[in-house]
This record gives sequence, C-alpha cells and structure tokens, in this order.
Amino acid sequence: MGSPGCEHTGFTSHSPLYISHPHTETRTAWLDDGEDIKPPRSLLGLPELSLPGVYLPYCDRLYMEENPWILKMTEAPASVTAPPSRSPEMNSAKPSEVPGPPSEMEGQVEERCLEQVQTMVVGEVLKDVDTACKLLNIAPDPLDWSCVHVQKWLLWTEHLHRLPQVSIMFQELTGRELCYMTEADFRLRSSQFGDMLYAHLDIWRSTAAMKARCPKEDDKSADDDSWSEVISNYPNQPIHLWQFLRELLLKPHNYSRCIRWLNKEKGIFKIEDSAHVARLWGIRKNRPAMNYDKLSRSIRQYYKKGIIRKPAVSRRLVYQFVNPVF
DNA sequence: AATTAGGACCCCG
DNA sequence: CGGGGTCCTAATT
Repeated sequence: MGSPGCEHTGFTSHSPLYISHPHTETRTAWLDDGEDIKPPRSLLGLPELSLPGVYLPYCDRLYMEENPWILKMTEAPASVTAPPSRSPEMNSAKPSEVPGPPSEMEGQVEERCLEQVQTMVVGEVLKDVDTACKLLNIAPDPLDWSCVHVQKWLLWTEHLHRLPQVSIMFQELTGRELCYMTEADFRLRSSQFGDMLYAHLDIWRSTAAMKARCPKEDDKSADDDSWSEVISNYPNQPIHLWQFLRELLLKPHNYSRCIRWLNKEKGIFKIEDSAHVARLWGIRKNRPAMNYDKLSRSIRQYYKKGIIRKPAVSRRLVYQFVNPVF
C-alpha cells in the first residue's frame, strides 16, 4: 500500500549535475549512469577547489534540490542546464537560445554567477565532508587516518558512488601513505576506479587544507544543528547501534529517505530503506557484510535492555526508543 | 519475499 | 563480561 520512499524529490541520489558556459562545458556523471563520463583531466589533479565547471563526486544530493541559483543561472546568458533525467525534449529543442559572442557585461555576470556557484559548492563539500566524518567517526584530514579509517573512507566512497569493492586493493595503508600516492599508484591498484578515488581523496585533502586555513568558517546554517550536537568524540569510541540510528534520525536532511521519525516526541521511527540503513551501519562499523537481518537482530537485543521496543501497535520496520530524550 | 522474534555461538575490546 | 555479528528456525505479514 505504501509508496516506497523515493518519490518526494524526484531525483535520485546520483543524478548528474550539469553546468555549462561558453568556454567551459563540464558535465559530471555518476558511474552507474551507464556511460562513464569523467571530468577533464585538468580537474582531477587540482590541489584547490577552484574550478568553473565543478566535479562533485560525493555531493550526492548536491543541488538537485531545486536550488535558487539554478534558476538564477538559467536567466543569465551562460546557461545552466539541469536536465531532470533523460527527457529527450529538453536538450536540443531551442535553436534561438544559442547565444552570440558574450559581451563584457555578460562576462561579468557570468563570473559572479560562477563565484556564487563556487562558494555554494565549497560550502556543500565542507558539509558533506563533515557529515561523512561524523558518520564514519574519522578525522577530516586524510593525513590523520589510520588503516582502519582509510578502509572506512573507501567503503564510504564506494557506497556513495556505487563502486564495486576496490577497498581490498588499498589494505594496510594509512592515510598518510595514501596521500603520498600518485594518481598512477592509484590506477595501479584499480585500473578502473583509481583515478576516481584519487580525485575524491584530493577533494578531502583540499577541504582539510581549507579548514586549516580558515578554521572559523563554520556555516551558521540553522537547519544543521549538527555541529555541537551529538557525535561525542572523535577517537575510535565504539558507537552503539541505537546511537547510530539516532544520529541518522537527527539528520533528516541527509537520511530521511532511509530512516525518519514518525513521532519524534514519542521516539517512534520508521526505517524506510532497510538495506540502506544496514549498509550505512556496516560502513560505520567496518562490516561490509552487514545487512538488515543482522542489524534487526541487534535491535531486538535492545528489547530486553529497554532501549528500543516495538511500539504499541506493531508495524513493519517501525521501532520506538523507550526513553525518547530528544 | 520481507520482516519479526529469539536461540545459539563466536569474536573482540 | 557486554555489545554485537553471524547463522538459523519458525512464525507472521
């Protein structure tokens, strides 16, 4: 009876982001889009996040969420196209729109727009790195990673981009060692995805560098009450399943598609996508074989401990925190 | 076919 | 020892 979760937004977590302008035309696409389109080489090796067309490997939900700037950019001479998916009508239709040579003013407008985009992109990247850090319980700077952290990050990246398991090829490597590897080294370990992983790592390093440079740049954003909240301590404090679930629940922006409150006051929540939640838990615990069967077994252990129970009216995939202190 | 409930056993910090 | 992970059986939805 229920419609499965994916509908509300209309985009999938891996819709491509399109940005184009007269001089640069960049399209990013996710690997499982079928054709494997990669960002221009020049973008991959960049030490900084400064680019006109932006490759955003792990900003999954990035700006698919009807963002204002997309509209702005559409009005500007430089056109931004954000095809919702594969709708054939969208692309080729309008010959009248082909712009002449850009005037100077148009160039300025364009630059400003690009600046805006960059700023927002950087913000999003920072946010996503932050989220990943908290979920994985790893430091933002790859240089600080242990072998375990490296594996977590790899699992995470694989998960986010639906890569096959390449993490096995990077075992026994610390973050520092990883950072010293060249792109060629990466490709040696995975001929198909090495460069991609290299690019992702590069973004993390850039982000860490940026954070180091301007450490006060915390987004004020009100919707993310995540900064102080939660997540206790960095060191490898083992996290409990119920804590992890609570973390996900407290980040509806990122995870409401797989787990959400039915009644926050009473602590009642529903797992919308059991497989996804299990995967996240597996990544967090470095247990690639985790699945909902096992996760739910662990939840059931909480019954007799009085941490989680089934609500009065039992429904599938619905649980309740016994002491909802939120 | 998925989910639920719990028993059993094992591993690890 | 506690908290899970893994595997399994049986019942329920």
